[in-house]
Amino acid sequence: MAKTAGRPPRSESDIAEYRSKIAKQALAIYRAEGFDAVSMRRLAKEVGCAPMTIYAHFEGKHDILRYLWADVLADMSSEIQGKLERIDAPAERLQMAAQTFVSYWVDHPDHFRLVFMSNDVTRSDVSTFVMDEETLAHFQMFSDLVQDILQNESNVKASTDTLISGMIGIALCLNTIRDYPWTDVKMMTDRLLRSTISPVYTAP
Amino acid sequence: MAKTAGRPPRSESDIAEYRSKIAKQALAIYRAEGFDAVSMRRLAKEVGCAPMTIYAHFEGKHDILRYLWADVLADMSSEIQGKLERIDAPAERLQMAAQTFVSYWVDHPDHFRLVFMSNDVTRSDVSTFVMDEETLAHFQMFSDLVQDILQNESNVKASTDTLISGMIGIALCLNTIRDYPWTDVKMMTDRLLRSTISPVYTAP
DNA sequence: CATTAATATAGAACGCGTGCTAAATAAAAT
DNA sequence: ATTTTATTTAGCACGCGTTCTATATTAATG
Repeated sequence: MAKTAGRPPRSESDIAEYRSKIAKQALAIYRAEGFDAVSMRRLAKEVGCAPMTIYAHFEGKHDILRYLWADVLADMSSEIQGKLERIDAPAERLQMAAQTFVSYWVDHPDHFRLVFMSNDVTRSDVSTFVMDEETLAHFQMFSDLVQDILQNESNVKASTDTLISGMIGIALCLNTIRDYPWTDVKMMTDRLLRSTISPVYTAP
Repeated sequence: MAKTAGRPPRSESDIAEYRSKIAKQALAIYRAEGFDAVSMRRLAKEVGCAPMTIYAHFEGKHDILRYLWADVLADMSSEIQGKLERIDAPAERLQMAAQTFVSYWVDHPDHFRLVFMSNDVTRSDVSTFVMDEETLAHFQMFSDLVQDILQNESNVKASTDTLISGMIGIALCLNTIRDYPWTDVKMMTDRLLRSTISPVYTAP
Protein backbone atom coordinates (compact mmCIF):
# COMPACT_ATOMS: atom_id res chain seq x y z
CA MET A 1 0.00 0.00 0.00
CA ALA A 2 1.95 3.02 -1.24
CA LYS A 3 1.19 6.37 0.25
CA THR A 4 -0.88 8.45 -2.10
CA ALA A 5 0.41 11.77 -3.25
CA GLY A 6 -1.03 15.03 -2.05
CA ARG A 7 -1.55 16.71 1.24
CA PRO A 8 -2.26 14.18 3.93
CA PRO A 9 -5.30 14.45 6.17
CA ARG A 10 -4.77 16.44 9.33
CA SER A 11 -3.35 14.49 12.18
CA GLU A 12 -5.78 13.58 14.88
CA SER A 13 -3.98 15.79 17.33
CA ASP A 14 -4.25 18.73 14.94
CA ILE A 15 -7.95 18.14 14.57
CA ALA A 16 -8.39 17.91 18.31
CA GLU A 17 -6.33 21.05 18.78
CA TYR A 18 -8.40 23.03 16.35
CA ARG A 19 -11.61 21.78 17.86
CA SER A 20 -10.56 22.68 21.36
CA LYS A 21 -9.37 26.07 20.19
CA ILE A 22 -12.82 26.82 18.82
CA ALA A 23 -14.56 25.36 21.83
CA LYS A 24 -12.34 27.34 24.16
CA GLN A 25 -13.16 30.59 22.44
CA ALA A 26 -16.85 29.72 22.50
CA LEU A 27 -16.56 29.19 26.23
CA ALA A 28 -14.84 32.54 26.66
CA ILE A 29 -17.63 34.32 24.84
CA TYR A 30 -20.28 32.43 26.77
CA ARG A 31 -18.64 33.19 30.10
CA ALA A 32 -18.25 36.86 29.30
CA GLU A 33 -21.52 37.63 27.56
CA GLY A 34 -23.85 34.70 27.88
CA PHE A 35 -25.78 32.43 25.60
CA ASP A 36 -26.96 34.87 22.98
CA ALA A 37 -23.49 36.24 22.37
CA VAL A 38 -22.21 32.94 21.03
CA SER A 39 -22.67 33.07 17.28
CA MET A 40 -20.90 31.26 14.53
CA ARG A 41 -19.84 34.40 12.71
CA ARG A 42 -18.44 36.03 15.81
CA LEU A 43 -16.79 32.87 16.96
CA ALA A 44 -15.06 32.52 13.61
CA LYS A 45 -13.88 36.10 13.75
CA GLU A 46 -12.41 35.70 17.21
CA VAL A 47 -10.81 32.40 16.38
CA GLY A 48 -9.37 33.97 13.28
CA CYS A 49 -10.86 31.76 10.62
CA ALA A 50 -13.64 31.87 8.11
CA PRO A 51 -17.11 31.05 9.37
CA MET A 52 -17.24 28.03 7.10
CA THR A 53 -14.09 26.54 8.50
CA ILE A 54 -15.86 25.89 11.77
CA TYR A 55 -18.30 23.69 9.94
CA ALA A 56 -15.40 21.54 8.86
CA HIS A 57 -14.70 20.78 12.50
CA PHE A 58 -18.15 20.77 14.03
CA GLU A 59 -21.51 19.55 12.84
CA GLY A 60 -23.06 22.86 13.64
CA LYS A 61 -23.65 25.23 16.46
CA HIS A 62 -25.23 22.61 18.70
CA ASP A 63 -22.09 20.57 18.37
CA ILE A 64 -20.10 23.46 19.79
CA LEU A 65 -22.50 24.30 22.57
CA ARG A 66 -22.13 20.76 23.76
CA TYR A 67 -18.59 21.60 24.74
CA LEU A 68 -19.84 24.32 27.04
CA TRP A 69 -21.89 21.84 29.00
CA ALA A 70 -18.86 20.48 30.76
CA ASP A 71 -17.99 23.88 32.13
CA VAL A 72 -21.46 24.58 33.43
CA LEU A 73 -21.91 21.12 34.86
CA ALA A 74 -18.56 21.31 36.60
CA ASP A 75 -19.60 24.61 38.14
CA MET A 76 -22.85 23.14 39.32
CA SER A 77 -21.12 20.06 40.59
CA SER A 78 -18.60 22.01 42.61
CA GLU A 79 -21.35 24.10 44.12
CA ILE A 80 -23.04 20.94 45.30
CA GLN A 81 -19.82 19.45 46.59
CA GLY A 82 -19.16 22.58 48.60
CA LYS A 83 -22.53 22.33 50.28
CA LEU A 84 -22.00 18.65 50.98
CA GLU A 85 -18.71 19.02 52.77
CA ARG A 86 -20.00 19.30 56.28
CA ILE A 87 -22.88 16.93 56.00
CA ASP A 88 -22.63 13.27 56.92
CA ALA A 89 -26.09 11.78 57.15
CA PRO A 90 -26.95 10.16 53.80
CA ALA A 91 -30.50 11.44 53.72
CA GLU A 92 -29.42 14.97 54.46
CA ARG A 93 -26.68 14.77 51.87
CA LEU A 94 -29.07 13.72 49.15
CA GLN A 95 -31.49 16.37 50.24
CA MET A 96 -28.91 19.12 50.16
CA ALA A 97 -27.59 17.95 46.79
CA ALA A 98 -31.07 17.95 45.29
CA GLN A 99 -31.96 21.37 46.68
CA THR A 100 -28.69 22.84 45.44
CA PHE A 101 -29.11 21.21 42.05
CA VAL A 102 -32.54 22.68 41.49
CA SER A 103 -31.57 26.07 42.87
CA TYR A 104 -28.62 26.20 40.55
CA TRP A 105 -30.72 25.88 37.44
CA VAL A 106 -33.42 28.17 38.71
CA ASP A 107 -30.86 30.82 39.57
CA HIS A 108 -28.98 30.49 36.29
CA PRO A 109 -31.52 30.42 33.47
CA ASP A 110 -28.83 30.97 30.87
CA HIS A 111 -26.98 27.87 31.99
CA PHE A 112 -30.19 25.92 32.06
CA ARG A 113 -31.01 26.98 28.54
CA LEU A 114 -27.58 26.04 27.35
CA VAL A 115 -27.64 22.54 28.74
CA PHE A 116 -31.26 21.51 28.53
CA MET A 117 -32.91 23.72 25.97
CA SER A 118 -30.37 24.36 23.24
CA ASN A 119 -30.84 20.93 21.76
CA ASP A 120 -32.38 20.82 18.35
CA VAL A 121 -35.32 18.61 19.16
CA THR A 122 -36.16 18.30 15.52
CA ARG A 123 -33.18 16.14 14.79
CA SER A 124 -33.57 12.58 15.85
CA ASP A 125 -29.96 12.12 14.93
CA VAL A 126 -28.53 9.93 17.61
CA SER A 127 -24.99 11.11 17.11
CA THR A 128 -25.82 14.63 18.18
CA PHE A 129 -25.58 15.49 21.83
CA VAL A 130 -23.60 12.64 23.10
CA MET A 131 -23.26 12.46 26.83
CA ASP A 132 -19.61 11.78 27.32
CA GLU A 133 -18.38 10.11 30.46
CA GLU A 134 -17.16 13.30 32.02
CA THR A 135 -20.57 14.84 31.62
CA LEU A 136 -22.26 11.75 32.92
CA ALA A 137 -20.14 11.79 36.05
CA HIS A 138 -21.88 14.88 37.29
CA PHE A 139 -25.16 13.06 37.20
CA GLN A 140 -23.62 9.90 38.52
CA MET A 141 -23.02 11.75 41.75
CA PHE A 142 -26.71 11.51 42.47
CA SER A 143 -26.63 7.83 41.86
CA ASP A 144 -24.03 7.52 44.58
CA LEU A 145 -26.06 9.57 47.01
CA VAL A 146 -29.12 7.49 46.31
CA GLN A 147 -27.14 4.31 46.71
CA ASP A 148 -26.14 5.38 50.20
CA ILE A 149 -29.80 5.30 51.09
CA LEU A 150 -31.24 2.55 48.99
CA GLN A 151 -29.66 -0.86 49.01
CA ASN A 152 -31.62 -2.52 46.24
CA GLU A 153 -29.42 -2.03 43.20
CA SER A 154 -32.15 -2.19 40.60
CA ASN A 155 -34.04 0.56 42.34
CA VAL A 156 -31.06 2.87 42.48
CA LYS A 157 -30.99 3.62 38.79
CA ALA A 158 -34.73 4.03 38.48
CA SER A 159 -34.82 6.27 41.52
CA THR A 160 -31.91 8.34 40.37
CA ASP A 161 -33.24 8.81 36.86
CA THR A 162 -36.62 9.82 38.18
CA LEU A 163 -35.07 12.19 40.65
CA ILE A 164 -32.83 13.83 38.07
CA SER A 165 -35.49 14.25 35.43
CA GLY A 166 -37.91 15.44 38.06
CA MET A 167 -35.48 18.05 39.32
CA ILE A 168 -34.76 19.22 35.81
CA GLY A 169 -38.50 19.44 35.28
CA ILE A 170 -38.90 21.68 38.29
CA ALA A 171 -36.18 23.92 36.95
CA LEU A 172 -37.76 23.95 33.50
CA CYS A 173 -41.14 24.90 34.85
CA LEU A 174 -39.73 27.64 37.01
CA ASN A 175 -37.75 28.93 34.07
CA THR A 176 -40.40 28.87 31.41
CA ILE A 177 -43.80 29.10 33.04
CA ARG A 178 -43.04 31.98 35.32
CA ASP A 179 -46.43 33.37 36.00
CA TYR A 180 -47.99 30.17 37.25
CA PRO A 181 -47.91 30.24 41.05
CA TRP A 182 -45.70 27.24 41.54
CA THR A 183 -45.34 25.76 44.97
CA ASP A 184 -42.13 26.79 46.72
CA VAL A 185 -39.16 25.24 44.96
CA LYS A 186 -37.71 23.71 48.09
CA MET A 187 -41.00 22.12 48.94
CA MET A 188 -41.39 20.64 45.48
CA THR A 189 -37.87 19.27 45.52
CA ASP A 190 -38.46 17.80 48.93
CA ARG A 191 -41.65 16.21 47.78
CA LEU A 192 -39.90 14.78 44.77
CA LEU A 193 -37.25 13.26 46.99
CA ARG A 194 -39.87 11.79 49.24
CA SER A 195 -41.46 9.82 46.46
CA THR A 196 -38.22 8.81 44.83
CA ILE A 197 -36.71 7.36 47.94
CA SER A 198 -40.00 6.65 49.60
CA PRO A 199 -39.22 3.62 51.74
CA VAL A 200 -36.34 5.05 53.72
CA TYR A 201 -36.42 8.76 53.29
CA THR A 202 -37.66 10.78 56.24
CA ALA A 203 -38.77 14.37 55.92
CA PRO A 204 -36.66 16.93 57.79
CA MET B 1 -63.85 66.11 26.94
CA ALA B 2 -64.27 66.69 23.21
CA LYS B 3 -63.29 63.87 20.94
CA THR B 4 -60.00 64.51 19.28
CA ALA B 5 -59.78 64.64 15.53
CA GLY B 6 -58.13 61.94 13.50
CA ARG B 7 -58.72 58.28 13.03
CA PRO B 8 -59.92 56.67 16.22
CA PRO B 9 -58.12 53.69 17.72
CA ARG B 10 -59.34 50.34 16.52
CA SER B 11 -62.23 48.93 18.42
CA GLU B 12 -61.37 46.18 20.81
CA SER B 13 -63.32 43.70 18.77
CA ASP B 14 -61.38 44.67 15.66
CA ILE B 15 -58.12 44.18 17.48
CA ALA B 16 -59.23 40.83 18.81
CA GLU B 17 -60.41 39.81 15.36
CA TYR B 18 -57.11 40.66 13.74
CA ARG B 19 -55.18 38.91 16.46
CA SER B 20 -57.24 35.77 16.18
CA LYS B 21 -56.93 35.87 12.40
CA ILE B 22 -53.17 35.84 12.69
CA ALA B 23 -53.17 33.23 15.44
CA LYS B 24 -55.52 31.06 13.44
CA GLN B 25 -53.25 31.12 10.43
CA ALA B 26 -50.26 30.37 12.61
CA LEU B 27 -52.10 27.35 13.93
CA ALA B 28 -52.90 26.20 10.42
CA ILE B 29 -49.26 26.37 9.44
CA TYR B 30 -48.17 24.63 12.61
CA ARG B 31 -50.70 21.87 12.16
CA ALA B 32 -49.74 21.30 8.57
CA GLU B 33 -45.98 21.63 8.70
CA GLY B 34 -44.86 21.84 12.30
CA PHE B 35 -42.86 24.17 14.45
CA ASP B 36 -40.16 25.23 12.06
CA ALA B 37 -42.61 26.21 9.35
CA VAL B 38 -44.11 28.97 11.44
CA SER B 39 -42.21 32.11 10.52
CA MET B 40 -43.19 35.74 10.75
CA ARG B 41 -42.61 36.47 7.09
CA ARG B 42 -44.59 33.49 5.90
CA LEU B 43 -47.33 34.11 8.39
CA ALA B 44 -47.67 37.68 7.17
CA LYS B 45 -47.79 36.54 3.58
CA GLU B 46 -50.52 34.02 4.26
CA VAL B 47 -52.52 36.43 6.37
CA GLY B 48 -52.18 38.98 3.61
CA CYS B 49 -50.43 41.75 5.45
CA ALA B 50 -46.97 43.17 5.73
CA PRO B 51 -44.60 41.45 8.13
CA MET B 52 -44.43 44.60 10.20
CA THR B 53 -48.15 44.72 10.76
CA ILE B 54 -47.97 41.60 12.88
CA TYR B 55 -45.67 43.36 15.26
CA ALA B 56 -48.38 45.94 15.79
CA HIS B 57 -50.62 43.21 17.14
CA PHE B 58 -48.17 40.89 18.85
CA GLU B 59 -45.08 41.48 20.92
CA GLY B 60 -43.14 39.08 18.79
CA LYS B 61 -43.10 35.52 17.68
CA HIS B 62 -43.28 34.10 21.18
CA ASP B 63 -46.48 36.05 21.70
CA ILE B 64 -48.00 34.26 18.73
CA LEU B 65 -46.77 30.81 19.62
CA ARG B 66 -48.52 31.19 22.91
CA TYR B 67 -51.78 30.99 21.05
CA LEU B 68 -50.86 27.59 19.72
CA TRP B 69 -50.51 26.22 23.19
CA ALA B 70 -54.23 26.01 23.69
CA ASP B 71 -54.59 23.75 20.69
CA VAL B 72 -51.86 21.38 21.73
CA LEU B 73 -52.97 21.28 25.33
CA ALA B 74 -56.53 20.59 24.30
CA ASP B 75 -55.31 17.72 22.16
CA MET B 76 -53.31 16.31 25.04
CA SER B 77 -56.19 16.81 27.41
CA SER B 78 -58.64 14.99 25.21
CA GLU B 79 -56.25 12.10 24.79
CA ILE B 80 -56.10 11.77 28.55
CA GLN B 81 -59.84 12.08 28.94
CA GLY B 82 -60.34 9.34 26.41
CA LYS B 83 -58.13 7.00 28.37
CA LEU B 84 -59.87 7.90 31.60
CA GLU B 85 -63.35 7.11 30.42
CA ARG B 86 -63.51 3.53 31.56
CA ILE B 87 -61.52 3.86 34.72
CA ASP B 88 -63.11 4.48 38.08
CA ALA B 89 -60.56 3.86 40.81
CA PRO B 90 -58.94 7.20 41.75
CA ALA B 91 -55.43 5.80 41.99
CA GLU B 92 -55.72 4.12 38.61
CA ARG B 93 -57.17 7.25 37.07
CA LEU B 94 -54.29 9.37 38.25
CA GLN B 95 -51.85 6.75 37.14
CA MET B 96 -53.33 6.54 33.66
CA ALA B 97 -53.48 10.29 33.34
CA ALA B 98 -49.85 10.67 34.31
CA GLN B 99 -48.68 7.92 31.98
CA THR B 100 -50.65 9.38 29.10
CA PHE B 101 -49.40 12.87 29.85
CA VAL B 102 -45.77 11.86 29.74
CA SER B 103 -46.24 9.66 26.70
CA TYR B 104 -47.91 12.49 24.86
CA TRP B 105 -44.91 14.78 25.19
CA VAL B 106 -42.42 12.05 24.51
CA ASP B 107 -44.29 11.01 21.39
CA HIS B 108 -44.74 14.57 20.13
CA PRO B 109 -41.44 16.38 20.46
CA ASP B 110 -42.64 19.22 18.27
CA HIS B 111 -45.54 19.90 20.59
CA PHE B 112 -43.26 19.68 23.56
CA ARG B 113 -40.89 22.17 22.06
CA LEU B 114 -43.71 24.53 21.26
CA VAL B 115 -45.14 24.58 24.74
CA PHE B 116 -42.15 24.13 26.98
CA MET B 117 -39.10 25.12 25.02
CA SER B 118 -40.07 28.00 22.76
CA ASN B 119 -40.02 30.46 25.61
CA ASP B 120 -37.40 33.13 25.42
CA VAL B 121 -35.74 32.45 28.73
CA THR B 122 -33.65 35.54 28.40
CA ARG B 123 -36.56 37.84 28.98
CA SER B 124 -37.57 38.14 32.57
CA ASP B 125 -40.53 40.12 31.36
CA VAL B 126 -43.41 38.95 33.46
CA SER B 127 -46.02 39.90 30.93
CA THR B 128 -44.75 37.40 28.42
CA PHE B 129 -46.17 33.93 28.50
CA VAL B 130 -49.23 34.41 30.56
CA MET B 131 -51.03 31.26 31.50
CA ASP B 132 -54.63 32.07 30.83
CA GLU B 133 -57.39 30.26 32.62
CA GLU B 134 -58.21 28.03 29.71
CA THR B 135 -54.64 26.87 29.57
CA LEU B 136 -54.48 26.38 33.29
CA ALA B 137 -57.55 24.19 33.21
CA HIS B 138 -55.65 21.46 31.46
CA PHE B 139 -53.22 21.29 34.31
CA GLN B 140 -55.98 21.73 36.86
CA MET B 141 -57.24 18.34 35.79
CA PHE B 142 -54.35 16.77 37.61
CA SER B 143 -55.20 18.72 40.70
CA ASP B 144 -58.64 17.14 40.65
CA LEU B 145 -57.22 13.67 40.21
CA VAL B 146 -54.84 14.20 43.08
CA GLN B 147 -57.61 15.59 45.22
CA ASP B 148 -59.55 12.38 44.76
CA ILE B 149 -56.73 10.61 46.46
CA LEU B 150 -55.38 13.10 48.95
CA GLN B 151 -57.74 14.77 51.33
CA ASN B 152 -55.37 17.28 52.90
CA GLU B 153 -56.00 20.40 50.84
CA SER B 154 -52.63 22.01 51.41
CA ASN B 155 -50.89 18.93 50.13
CA VAL B 156 -52.90 18.78 46.96
CA LYS B 157 -51.33 21.79 45.31
CA ALA B 158 -47.80 20.88 46.35
CA SER B 159 -48.29 17.32 45.17
CA THR B 160 -49.82 18.38 41.90
CA ASP B 161 -47.16 20.94 41.12
CA THR B 162 -44.43 18.47 41.89
CA LEU B 163 -46.10 15.82 39.80
CA ILE B 164 -46.62 18.11 36.83
CA SER B 165 -43.13 19.57 36.82
CA GLY B 166 -41.70 16.12 37.38
CA MET B 167 -43.60 14.69 34.43
CA ILE B 168 -42.55 17.57 32.23
CA GLY B 169 -39.00 16.94 33.35
CA ILE B 170 -39.20 13.32 32.28
CA ALA B 171 -40.45 14.44 28.89
CA LEU B 172 -37.71 17.03 28.62
CA CYS B 173 -35.00 14.55 29.43
CA LEU B 174 -36.33 12.00 26.99
CA ASN B 175 -36.58 14.67 24.33
CA THR B 176 -33.22 16.32 24.75
CA ILE B 177 -30.81 13.86 26.29
CA ARG B 178 -31.57 10.98 24.02
CA ASP B 179 -28.46 8.91 24.28
CA TYR B 180 -28.47 8.57 28.03
CA PRO B 181 -29.99 5.21 28.88
CA TRP B 182 -32.97 6.49 30.80
CA THR B 183 -35.02 4.11 32.82
CA ASP B 184 -38.24 3.06 31.14
CA VAL B 185 -40.59 6.01 30.89
CA LYS B 186 -43.49 4.23 32.47
CA MET B 187 -41.38 3.17 35.39
CA MET B 188 -40.10 6.67 35.99
CA THR B 189 -43.59 8.09 35.83
CA ASP B 190 -44.79 5.45 38.21
CA ARG B 191 -42.00 6.20 40.61
CA LEU B 192 -42.75 9.87 40.41
CA LEU B 193 -46.37 9.20 41.28
CA ARG B 194 -45.36 7.05 44.18
CA SER B 195 -43.50 9.84 45.90
CA THR B 196 -46.02 12.48 45.08
CA ILE B 197 -48.91 10.62 46.55
CA SER B 198 -46.86 8.47 48.85
CA PRO B 199 -49.19 7.96 51.79
CA VAL B 200 -52.08 6.44 49.89
CA TYR B 201 -50.77 5.45 46.52
CA THR B 202 -50.22 1.77 45.93
CA ALA B 203 -48.13 0.45 43.13
CA PRO B 204 -49.97 -1.61 40.52
C1' DC C 1 -63.47 70.18 1.57
C1' DA C 2 -59.05 70.15 4.76
C1' DT C 3 -57.00 68.65 8.96
C1' DT C 4 -55.47 65.31 12.14
C1' DA C 5 -54.52 61.15 14.40
C1' DA C 6 -54.25 56.01 14.08
C1' DT C 7 -52.80 52.48 11.54
C1' DA C 8 -50.67 49.85 7.73
C1' DT C 9 -47.29 49.62 4.39
C1' DA C 10 -42.92 49.03 1.69
C1' DG C 11 -38.26 48.67 2.00
C1' DA C 12 -33.94 48.61 3.87
C1' DA C 13 -31.03 47.05 7.48
C1' DC C 14 -28.65 44.00 11.09
C1' DG C 15 -27.05 39.75 12.56
C1' DC C 16 -28.27 35.08 12.78
C1' DG C 17 -27.43 29.61 11.21
C1' DT C 18 -26.31 27.33 7.34
C1' DG C 19 -25.49 25.62 2.56
C1' DC C 20 -23.11 26.07 -2.02
C1' DT C 21 -19.41 27.07 -5.24
C1' DA C 22 -15.19 28.42 -6.91
C1' DA C 23 -10.78 29.93 -5.89
C1' DA C 24 -6.72 29.84 -3.00
C1' DT C 25 -3.44 27.56 -0.14
C1' DA C 26 -0.74 23.91 2.12
C1' DA C 27 1.78 19.71 2.25
C1' DA C 28 2.95 15.67 0.67
C1' DA C 29 4.76 12.33 -3.48
C1' DT C 30 6.82 12.14 -7.85
C1' DA D 1 9.18 21.94 -10.08
C1' DT D 2 5.10 19.69 -10.88
C1' DT D 3 1.36 17.05 -9.68
C1' DT D 4 -1.99 15.59 -6.47
C1' DT D 5 -4.82 15.82 -2.67
C1' DA D 6 -6.74 18.06 1.77
C1' DT D 7 -8.05 21.93 3.64
C1' DT D 8 -9.34 26.69 4.05
C1' DT D 9 -11.09 30.60 2.13
C1' DA D 10 -14.08 34.32 0.14
C1' DG D 11 -18.31 35.27 -1.37
C1' DC D 12 -22.87 34.72 -2.37
C1' DA D 13 -27.30 32.90 -1.13
C1' DC D 14 -31.60 31.73 1.59
C1' DG D 15 -34.72 32.48 5.15
C1' DC D 16 -35.01 33.74 9.78
C1' DG D 17 -36.60 37.47 13.94
C1' DT D 18 -36.49 42.03 14.58
C1' DT D 19 -35.92 47.15 14.33
C1' DC D 20 -36.11 51.46 11.85
C1' DT D 21 -37.75 55.01 8.70
C1' DA D 22 -40.52 57.01 5.50
C1' DT D 23 -44.62 56.72 3.00
C1' DA D 24 -49.37 55.54 2.26
C1' DT D 25 -54.02 54.74 3.80
C1' DT D 26 -57.97 55.17 6.68
C1' DA D 27 -61.49 57.38 9.44
C1' DA D 28 -62.70 60.50 12.33
C1' DT D 29 -62.90 65.86 13.32
C1' DG D 30 -63.48 70.75 12.10
